Amino acid sequence: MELGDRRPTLEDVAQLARVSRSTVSRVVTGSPRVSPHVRARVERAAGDLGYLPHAAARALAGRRDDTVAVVVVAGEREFAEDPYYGRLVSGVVDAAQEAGVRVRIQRTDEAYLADVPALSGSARFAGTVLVNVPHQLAGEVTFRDPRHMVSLGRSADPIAYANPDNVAGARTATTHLLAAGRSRIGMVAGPSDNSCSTGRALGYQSVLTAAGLRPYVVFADFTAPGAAAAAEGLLHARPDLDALFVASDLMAAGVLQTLAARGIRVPDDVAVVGFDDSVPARCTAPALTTVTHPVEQIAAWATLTSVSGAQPGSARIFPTALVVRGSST
Amino acid sequence: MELGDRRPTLEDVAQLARVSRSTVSRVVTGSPRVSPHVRARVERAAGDLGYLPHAAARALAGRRDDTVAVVVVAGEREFAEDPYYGRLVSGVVDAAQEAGVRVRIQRTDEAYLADVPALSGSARFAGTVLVNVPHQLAGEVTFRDPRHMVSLGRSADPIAYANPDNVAGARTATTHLLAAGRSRIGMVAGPSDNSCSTGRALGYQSVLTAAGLRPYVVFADFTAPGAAAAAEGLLHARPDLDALFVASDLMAAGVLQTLAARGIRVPDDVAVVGFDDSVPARCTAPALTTVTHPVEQIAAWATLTSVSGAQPGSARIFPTALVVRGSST
DNA sequence: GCGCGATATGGGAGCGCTCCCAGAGCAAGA
DNA sequence: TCTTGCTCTGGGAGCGCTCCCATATCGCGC
Repeated sequence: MELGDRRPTLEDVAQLARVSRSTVSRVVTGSPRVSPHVRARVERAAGDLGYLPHAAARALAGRRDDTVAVVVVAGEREFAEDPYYGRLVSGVVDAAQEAGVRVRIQRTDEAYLADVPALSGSARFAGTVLVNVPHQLAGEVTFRDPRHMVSLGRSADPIAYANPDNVAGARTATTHLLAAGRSRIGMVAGPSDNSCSTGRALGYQSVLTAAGLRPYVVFADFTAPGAAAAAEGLLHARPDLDALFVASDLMAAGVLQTLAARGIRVPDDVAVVGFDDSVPARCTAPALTTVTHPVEQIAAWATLTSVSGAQPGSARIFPTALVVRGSST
Repeated sequence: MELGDRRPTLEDVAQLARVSRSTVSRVVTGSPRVSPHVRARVERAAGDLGYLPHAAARALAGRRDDTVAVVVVAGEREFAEDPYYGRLVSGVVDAAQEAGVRVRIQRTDEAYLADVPALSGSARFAGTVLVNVPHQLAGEVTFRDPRHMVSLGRSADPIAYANPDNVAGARTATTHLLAAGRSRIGMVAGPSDNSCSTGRALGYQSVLTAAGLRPYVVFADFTAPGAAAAAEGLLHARPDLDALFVASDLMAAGVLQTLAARGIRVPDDVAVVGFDDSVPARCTAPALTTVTHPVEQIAAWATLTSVSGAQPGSARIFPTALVVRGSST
């Protein structure tokens, strides 16, 4: 058994166990068509040699890849700072582990989305999870069967997508503000081309309209400073607001800073409700009332579904719930 | 050119461009030994066919992999919630993009660290970044040349590592509290087996000791609730504390909650300084004084260094700086 | 005791690429 | 004109595996 510093291969294990390469392959892939006696011998030999299958060779010979690709469209700073992405990555990584696949992650700015296929190594991934990939550009990253792609954050027509129930969550949040006696309720939304953001705006608007009140939405960019500036503008245009619904907790943290800087008390003068139930919601003073949704679970579902194959165009909507804290009561 | 729904291969491009496979290979890998005329023809054919190189075949034939593996030892919840990991992932992902390599991410609990090699697909990675991998276990994940591994968060003897200057950062923070007139300064540290945590505790202790004061450290687990509980215990043992240095901002947010619940005013009764300068530091009220360090840059350095190869055992220490906000003044 | 199907094992082909070496083509010097 | 020395191109081998088919082996019923 002359290995040099070469890693052991199937062939080496086969030689040591005195069986053929094929038999070793059957053992390591868990095929049942091996006699227990031979199986044990092979397992022993593999263990002794410290054999580990070569992923690239498998992918090549088996015409498949055991990797889930995650493509996130977001700014560098946004990706680094918004707790949403940390939770998302965590959900994907853990689901993949469970499913026995590896995770490859890529972030890109919208302008460079077309480069993604070339950059991603172009393997035939077991699954692909698209995050915030704009509808019209989803085709550009279709480097695989659409059945094995799932979109998050924006719906991308021909492929499956998953989202929290943004509309219902926003309705609950807005209804809660109404029930707390607020009637001049503004909203700081996220980007207008993101379906999470628009869904939340829609829910908010529908409740206000049904109550005979006038909705007032400003759009920001899912960052705290962006939201702070947007809130500034909103407050300037409508100084009489008594409540603010904000499309993410990170943004809400920015809004709270604007309010504090203006000496506006929360919740006394203005009540604030966020969305996400992420870490910032629990750090602010007062703590944020927010809409909770299972980011990690959504990410896990997307991961597993992309691997097992989804009905293209199907959608999975996850429930939301209101968490009432000090910022609205 | 009969392709079926097969993806185009080098051979297909070669046929269309009327050259050999080798020549196409030279063109796509950017070898200079191709005449401009042929190069142009091949590039055109590749473009027409939408050719993308097959990563697995490359890795197999070229006996190398263009992937950086990231192994994070952290609890599921910790990984999802601590903004540190989001920034870390962001830094790695962007550096890898720049270096033209892909990123594979894995998280594991300490108990399962031994499974990592089997789970990671066992390729010969271009580089490996180990995060919080305990010293004595680093060997277990050595599925590649130690020259191509970089450790973060804990030093792992035979391989290179990078860290913020935890000792200096903690010294600065503690000195700042002293200068602000505080003298009964406690510390809530992270886990005692994490070199970031111990470095911070060391810096704190050295300053207090030099000033003739008695240090008081409790260890927690880098989570907000853990820190809140630890602070509770600390306050119980030393009710006269007038300042608290906390080893991370996320933990400091938990500590602030404990203080608020006990009716202790910040900074009037107790000043608080955190570490990391992450999102929670900017969300609390008052905002946290904290020690800033370039997490994304450290992660990027680790990524690039793991790929290019490091001196095993070498260490790179990144500077820290104090950011003074309301929680300490 | 012979044939039959079922089960276990071996070996060839080939996945798409890179590496290496051989050969073709060309310019310039003897 | 014939070499010498280059640059450019082609083709074979082989990376480590999976798939498929051929063959060996066994047990069982008649």
